[in-house]
Amino acid sequence: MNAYTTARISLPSQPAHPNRQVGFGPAPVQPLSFFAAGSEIYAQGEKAGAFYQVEFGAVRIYRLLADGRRQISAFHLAGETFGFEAGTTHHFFAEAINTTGVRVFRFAAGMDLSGQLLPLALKGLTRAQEHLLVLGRQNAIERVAAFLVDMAERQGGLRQVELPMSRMDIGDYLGLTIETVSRVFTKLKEKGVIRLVSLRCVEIVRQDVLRDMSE
Amino acid sequence: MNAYTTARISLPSQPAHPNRQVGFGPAPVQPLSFFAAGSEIYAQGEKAGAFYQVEFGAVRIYRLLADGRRQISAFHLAGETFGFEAGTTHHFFAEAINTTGVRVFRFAAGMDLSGQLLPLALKGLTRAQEHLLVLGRQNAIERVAAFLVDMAERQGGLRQVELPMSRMDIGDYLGLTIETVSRVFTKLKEKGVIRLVSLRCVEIVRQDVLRDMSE
DNA sequence: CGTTGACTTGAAGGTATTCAAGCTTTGTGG
DNA sequence: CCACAAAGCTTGAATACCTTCAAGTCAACG
Repeated sequence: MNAYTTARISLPSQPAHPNRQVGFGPAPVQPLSFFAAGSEIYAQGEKAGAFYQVEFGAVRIYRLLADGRRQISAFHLAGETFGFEAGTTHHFFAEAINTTGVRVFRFAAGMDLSGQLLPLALKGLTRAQEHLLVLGRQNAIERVAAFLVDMAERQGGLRQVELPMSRMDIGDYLGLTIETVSRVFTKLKEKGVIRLVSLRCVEIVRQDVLRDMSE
Repeated sequence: MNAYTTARISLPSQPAHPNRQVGFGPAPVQPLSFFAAGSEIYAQGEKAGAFYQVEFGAVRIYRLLADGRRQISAFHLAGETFGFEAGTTHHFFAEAINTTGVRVFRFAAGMDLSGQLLPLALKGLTRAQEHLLVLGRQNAIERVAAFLVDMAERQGGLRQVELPMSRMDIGDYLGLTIETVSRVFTKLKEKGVIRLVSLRCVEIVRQDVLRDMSE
């Protein structure tokens, strides 16, 4: 409650994103909620009762160990849906990475959305299990390569890939330290596989090589 | 003494069984299928059209890299359900670890099981995401401890825990080598936290300590 | 009783982490 | 618009942890 209200910032209009999927079911489009960079969308232990669609911006889903170690299990970009990794309570945290607009679909009592949620849940499950392979069996270069290939695909396969998240986020997603992530970026740059347009923007110069590296 | 040690039995693949009115949902109980140790239940790329419930034995779900590295994403024990990590085709392999009995629930055309499958899919998703934390952020001791705690819980929290799988399987599940798994077992034994009743059976002597180690 | 496969143990080596310093970008106030 | 501070990123050196390679042990089975 508090988190939601403090997190919301006022922005004028609703930008229509190209990746945006059109309506869930026959229901009217939900109002757009805004979250400032770093603000919480939901917390571990909180009661679940909705799912979420990113309109613009980006979201990280993560979990913490007692000593503060963090594992990001997923990033969600514009057009993607999240928040159903929960029975009755959330097992994870969800935070806006940047200023982010989200449509919140609350479950009404007696509402059966299982037919619509199942494919999303299965997709998420497959994604998570594929990520297990990366974390369990791939080295630092392969992890970063896989990450870049994935991000590129999700952004339409363009040469220029936007990375909305920090190196710290990338590290916590790939099970690496920021230093290692940084070193791998440098190495890929030196090999001519990528070019760092800016800190948060990568140009994939040799997509074929990157793909080979990612497995 | 247990079913696990008597690994190499040949059993008919599908003994004819009359349908009975017990078990999963209102539908008649499916016939039991038997799988020998190491045999394939389904393969990556295969068309999906069923889900599975373990009656006895154990199953591993895994994926391979081109060079043969393997990541086991889940083990399934008696009573557990698997096989829905798939849209239309399977993205993973499923194999019987030991002689295993499985009930196969095939989807008929027009059948809507989403209401029943969704909770299972969500549970699997949560499990997978929790395992991401283990692989991404925990060291060898923590991983093995978490694994043992999990196995113990799934077997009713008894002191004696059966490990139906080999060290190799455990390693491929935890993202470690068999040598490391073995060394951690030895270390836990020396610390008096566990006792190796046999290769495939562990007694948890200090559950509290093991729990602390697992995070 | 010897063979086989699975597991354990030891030593050497490699990869990622840790710690530390320097650099770049971003944001803020004058 | 500049100066400065703060945060984020990069780079280097030393260390730790896990892996690799190799040998040795144990248990099951014919």
